[in-house]
Amino acid sequence: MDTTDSKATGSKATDQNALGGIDPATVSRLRLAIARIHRQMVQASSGQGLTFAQLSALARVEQHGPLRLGELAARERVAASSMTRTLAPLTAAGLVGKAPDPQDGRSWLIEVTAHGREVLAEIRRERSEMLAARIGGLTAEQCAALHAAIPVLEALTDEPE
Amino acid sequence: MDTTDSKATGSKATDQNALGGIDPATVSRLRLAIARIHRQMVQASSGQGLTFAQLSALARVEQHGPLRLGELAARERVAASSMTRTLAPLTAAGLVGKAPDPQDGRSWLIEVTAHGREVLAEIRRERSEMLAARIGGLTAEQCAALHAAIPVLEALTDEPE
DNA sequence: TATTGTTATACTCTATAACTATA
DNA sequence: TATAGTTATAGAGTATAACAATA
Repeated sequence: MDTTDSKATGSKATDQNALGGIDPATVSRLRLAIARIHRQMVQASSGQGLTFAQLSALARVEQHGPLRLGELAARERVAASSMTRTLAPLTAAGLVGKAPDPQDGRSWLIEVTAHGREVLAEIRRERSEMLAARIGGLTAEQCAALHAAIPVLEALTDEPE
Repeated sequence: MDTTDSKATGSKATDQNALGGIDPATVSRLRLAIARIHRQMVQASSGQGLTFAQLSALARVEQHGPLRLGELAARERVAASSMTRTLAPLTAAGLVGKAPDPQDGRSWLIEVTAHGREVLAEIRRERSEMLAARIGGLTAEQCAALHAAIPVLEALTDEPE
């Protein structure tokens, strides 16, 4: 019903805004909620083709065109070695291409393939059952609040630079 | 700037509400955002004492009083064997107590200790730097949207039963 | 027999450190 | 030398399967 939650946050609304943020206890709730949703998403989508790490990297490559492996790793906020591992099944499956960088013989340019785009589109259409089902159980107000927050959550993933 | 994001979601606002949910492409964005925030939270808090799994279990035990291990595992949506492993360091550190269940000799009752409560309180105060810092970089509007969505995100973690 | 919890084992994701090839 | 990427290894988190003790 109410999406504001009086228990832990309502009483702090003023000094929360004074700081331009959200009080620590509420941030903790957000942390826990994100961790738990993530765990359940991973469980719900295990064995459905791409893992989360692969999906995230593939979506990043699709969005930001050809990227060197190191750039991709930096944008995904993982070590280069992690990205090497994440990409291996994607290249093996033909979802991304790996071409030698003409400007630097040590480097590669990673780009999504046509097949990779198809797979991504399919995943976007079909692979959110668990989350979509739970969202379907929300009230219209809750749904609106969540919808409004999605771009904010995306902003939180961006570099603070 | 704008928290509504016209690109992928604005055009679908009506049929999204007709379904009582959010369109699949937007749900995908939410999935990816949660996964990426989670990854960055894990990185930012590695080596700070409790892991996320431990913190989540400890908070659950604090909130729901004495629980049998199986009940705790079910609420956390993990296998009992996973919970056994997660609890081991918590009991070793004296953050939770494990008493034989008087009603069932096979079972244990897990409860938070006074020390566990202290540690949780401290974590809630101090251990959200990365997330709090990024939230501090949001506009007031974004902050309000996020704040309103926190209870909704918590609702998404609850059992659909 | 069925259930509760534990142990053994395996897989994913990630990191650091050591290595190779190129700059 | 310094840098881009890879490989080796390790730790966290999770699962399934086999096992113990109890119901």
